[in-house]
Amino acid sequence: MGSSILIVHGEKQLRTSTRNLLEKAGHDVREAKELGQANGFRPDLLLISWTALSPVADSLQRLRNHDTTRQSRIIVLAPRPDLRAAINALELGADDCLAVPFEGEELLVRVNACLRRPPSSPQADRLVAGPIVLDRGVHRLLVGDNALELAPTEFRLMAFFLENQGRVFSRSELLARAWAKNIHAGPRTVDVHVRRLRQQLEPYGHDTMIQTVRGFGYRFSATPLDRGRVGRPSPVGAP
Amino acid sequence: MGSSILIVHGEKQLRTSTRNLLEKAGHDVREAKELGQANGFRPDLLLISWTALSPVADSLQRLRNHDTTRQSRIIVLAPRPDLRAAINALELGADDCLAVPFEGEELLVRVNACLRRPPSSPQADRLVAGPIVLDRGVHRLLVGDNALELAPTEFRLMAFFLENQGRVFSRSELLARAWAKNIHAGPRTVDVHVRRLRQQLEPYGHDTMIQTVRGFGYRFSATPLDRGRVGRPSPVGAP
DNA sequence: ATCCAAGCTTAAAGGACCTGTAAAGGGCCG
DNA sequence: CGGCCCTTTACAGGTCCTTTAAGCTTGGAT
Repeated sequence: MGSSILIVHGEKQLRTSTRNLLEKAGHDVREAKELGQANGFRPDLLLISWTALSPVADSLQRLRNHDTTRQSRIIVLAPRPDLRAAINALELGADDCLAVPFEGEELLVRVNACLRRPPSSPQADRLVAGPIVLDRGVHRLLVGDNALELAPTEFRLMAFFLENQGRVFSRSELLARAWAKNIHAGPRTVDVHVRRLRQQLEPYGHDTMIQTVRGFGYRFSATPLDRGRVGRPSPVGAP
Repeated sequence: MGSSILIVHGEKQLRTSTRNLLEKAGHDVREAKELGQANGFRPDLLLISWTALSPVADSLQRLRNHDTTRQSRIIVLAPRPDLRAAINALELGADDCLAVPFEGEELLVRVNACLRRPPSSPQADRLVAGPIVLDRGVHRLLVGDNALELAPTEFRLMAFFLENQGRVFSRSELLARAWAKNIHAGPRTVDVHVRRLRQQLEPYGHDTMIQTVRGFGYRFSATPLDRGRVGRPSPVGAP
């Protein structure tokens, strides 16, 4: 019983010879010159050239998060001089690596060994900020031991904040980056969603993590500077 | 956090140098000159020389069946001339192989990659989630003492949910992974089958295990967090 | 102290999404 | 060939989410 395999490599010759080999072994094979031409194909195994992964860590991360490749095993192909680097890709989440050129037999054996294993479990992809954790896999916000369900927009906004902690964003910037695309909403919309988030964090005392920066926008910070102003030269004359 | 590793190799020098390397990486390492000196040690990983496995198929089979090594990953070590044979060991159930002599870095990377994977498990025939059990052998869903017969698609969907408890899946992902291949159905189809499952679980009060995540898809969870949404802005105003 | 600008809160309209029902299409077995 | 069951599609009804708008509160400056 064959598996589905996607080959991503720049050289046509290598692609087709590899393809022939794998098809003879009963697999369903497709080729692509570059990543991103897969069109919804969900390969059980991804054979990808070292050069198609740059930067490596980022690319692997993206493959692990993408819908169609989350469950794929990944074998990295690299010429011998680069093999050392390819080996390091194992550290970053690849399942195996192979030196090019390779012998047909070794390819088949490694491919089969890889396919025999259960697909690499998606390492928990969670965003953390002190006591609160956004688990994208289960789509929940954990505050201590409590789990909150967030509406779609609330969820995206929270994820954006957690990915960009400490920085201030204007309302229009938030609308551009945390909202679904092709949505044109007024700036007040942000206020409402920020409020919803604060409201849900309030019972746990974490609503102060989303901070208003008057005249600029909002900032998320896990270490809520204590109430009152900061870094502002205050008139010494007190009432 | 280290893992337990057993090195089986005839040469003392190779054993100790390898041991030092792995201990420096924080693992709990033991050595043996031959297989069968392990004395109840249950290694997470077995580093074993090619020559200690003869005949190969038999030895691997025995390791997979033996109590102390059933859960161990296995990496086969072989001098380059024998590497071809060692590669074939992958076909017979080893997890990886490595040429001797090796560079320390490659050893560590492969060991870690191997350990990161879940141990090869004789996949269970029964999937359990709290009070409900899907028995693939008899093709039935057991809820408490009652047995339900599920239609094919219902059965696959239920099995998929039980194999991936807690995570949210979009409709397209469910169609891709829980439906028979080469089936192209609309996303609404998933809704109906989810309903069928819920309907059959309802008499037992377990229909809440399949949870809707609005805008994203569905999730199966045996612990159906307390009713509905939490902390949603509710009219606090006077009656 | 007072005023203006900016942010906060609430309510309600509108729409997107999910549910449940019904009926058509297809395969399998008698 | 006919009936039955499973699967899929279609649609009405209802629920929940998003956005807008309006009044209220707060912060900062005159």
